[in-house]
Amino acid sequence: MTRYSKQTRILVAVDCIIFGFDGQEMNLLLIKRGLEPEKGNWSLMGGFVQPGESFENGAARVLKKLTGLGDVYMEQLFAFGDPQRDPMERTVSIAYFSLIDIHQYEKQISHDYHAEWFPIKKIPALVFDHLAMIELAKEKLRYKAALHPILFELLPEKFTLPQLQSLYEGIYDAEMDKRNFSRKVLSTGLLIKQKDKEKESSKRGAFYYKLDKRKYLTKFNAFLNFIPNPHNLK
Amino acid sequence: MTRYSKQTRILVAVDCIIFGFDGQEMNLLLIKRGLEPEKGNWSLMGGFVQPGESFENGAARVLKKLTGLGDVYMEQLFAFGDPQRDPMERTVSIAYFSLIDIHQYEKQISHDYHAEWFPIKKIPALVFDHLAMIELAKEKLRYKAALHPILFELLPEKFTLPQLQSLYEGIYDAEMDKRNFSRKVLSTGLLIKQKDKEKESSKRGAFYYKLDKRKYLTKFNAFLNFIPNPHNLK
DNA sequence: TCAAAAGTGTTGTCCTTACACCCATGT
DNA sequence: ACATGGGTGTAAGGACAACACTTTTGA
Repeated sequence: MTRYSKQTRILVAVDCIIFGFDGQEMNLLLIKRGLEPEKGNWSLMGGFVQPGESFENGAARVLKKLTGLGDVYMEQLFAFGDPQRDPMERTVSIAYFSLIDIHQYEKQISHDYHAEWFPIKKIPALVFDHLAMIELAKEKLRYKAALHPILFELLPEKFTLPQLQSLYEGIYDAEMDKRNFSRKVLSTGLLIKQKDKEKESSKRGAFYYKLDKRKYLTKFNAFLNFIPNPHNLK
Repeated sequence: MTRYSKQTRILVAVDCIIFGFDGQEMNLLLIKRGLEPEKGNWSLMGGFVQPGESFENGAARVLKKLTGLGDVYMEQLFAFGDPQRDPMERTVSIAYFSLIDIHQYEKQISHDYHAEWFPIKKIPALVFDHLAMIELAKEKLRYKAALHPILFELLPEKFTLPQLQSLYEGIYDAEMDKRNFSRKVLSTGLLIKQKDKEKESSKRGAFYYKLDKRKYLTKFNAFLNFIPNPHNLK
């Protein structure tokens, strides 16, 4: 076979927006860019798509290189193609966002890239259009989490209802009624109450829950209405 | 400035999934592919992204070339990047879907590409991964139309409630109660009743409505719950 | 014993659903 | 006059929001 002669070929990269929840607030994992231009400035982790490599594989490779994690939630966010987005040479970027359990990460942190977690309310200046990528990712996460049980991807295997609630409250910048909140999340049938309690953050202790993974998979695409109190949204 | 040497550059294309509603059912506009491989087979309209051209501009250019229409609803669907998706040479495709008023189109149809409308239930064999693109577009349309008043983009300026209802019924393959349906869509405040009636499709005639464009824009991103009767979904 | 967070139930309101009849008109 | 599709109201049930007190236990 011949090729499509006369057409211009373009560099294709993937960039990863990596969310992690530390129990208090949502964070993003950023690195110091390792090559010119803008070498040393804060950046999303990314890499060029290799010959024979799909976008998904490229994004997973990049994520694994930085976090050591495989098998995490990852979703294509958007393809950014502005001709001027990289001043060195036109590069299109397929942005992916992933949700990881920040505690899993800590065990395997890679210092090679000078990676750091930044609270999403305090993101530093970033290279190219990476801030726009992050804004879009935040928006999509809010959108999706309102309808699907996606935020469980950010939590460890065992978590408490107050932890879950503070995660939702952080994402929607809202205060929610804990009675209504627990009734609603429990009514989904997705949670399995454990016998033990988390005793660090309160004297009485809060019961742990685990996600029912089978129900999670089957119900994921149902619209579940996960925002208990939209009137409190700021 | 230098370039990123040593990295592989890839062909980048846009493909357009063009939806049109003819009053009866949803259709897609397909063309006969004009170049090898698979020349002459049914295909989505597409084209290579040109130097200096953004994805949005590329998709709009392709859409305009085929339909003569500019200023129509268009949204990035997904970036398809499987290394094998085009057997001739690796080509990534940024797929866009658009919703057009099929009547606007008819006035300006271009025969150059042997374009034809196909009911979405009777899509022929297509080149490459174009069927997968269409399936994803249908899914996204159903998803989005449940929450946002997006389907108005498919209708002419003046339309009737029965027309609107049959559009929703077609998309969701469901039967809806016309009393509940009209109450719900009218309660959004998005529709302005006209004084004249559409008399073609019934003896009594049905009142025309127009979209309140200002409210449409302001309410577009609110979750409006546009599926009146989810229990009837098949 | 006190402070701090966890846990739990009830009521009113609103939204959603189910459902049936009359109207206008062309043939 | 009748057949066809357009248009409307009501009642019952379910979901959601508002709201306050008791429990546990570490300090």
